[in-house]
Amino acid sequence: MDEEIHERVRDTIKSIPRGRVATYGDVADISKAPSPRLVGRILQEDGHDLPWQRVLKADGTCAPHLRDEQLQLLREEGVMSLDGKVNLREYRWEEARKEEPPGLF
DNA sequence: TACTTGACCGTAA
DNA sequence: ATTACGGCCAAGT
Repeated sequence: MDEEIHERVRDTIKSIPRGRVATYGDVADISKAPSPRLVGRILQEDGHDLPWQRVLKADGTCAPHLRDEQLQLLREEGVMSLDGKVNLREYRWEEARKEEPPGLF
């Protein structure tokens, strides 16, 4: 059922290491969720006990209503942001990186 | 049943 | 930088 997706998404987010971040798309991809939007919705409903601050949008920004608190939490674990944006090339979770489509280059 | 909304993504102008 | 559009999937109205 989609309950399984729900748990896989939570599980994936729980496994993001401290000091690293992943995008909604990464989490959706790794947890085999059908779309990134579902990840956002699961976080809204069941994300209170997860390291939700490590999940960012694809361009390295946060959801608008969380921006300040999220950036502060990230800063406490060593993730620096510039003008409200995190440099994904520096902080993106390695497990998420390998989900990128092969055959480039 | 149909339409709207959301912690989204990618592309285009 | 911003807006707009299509795609995505589940929940709310």
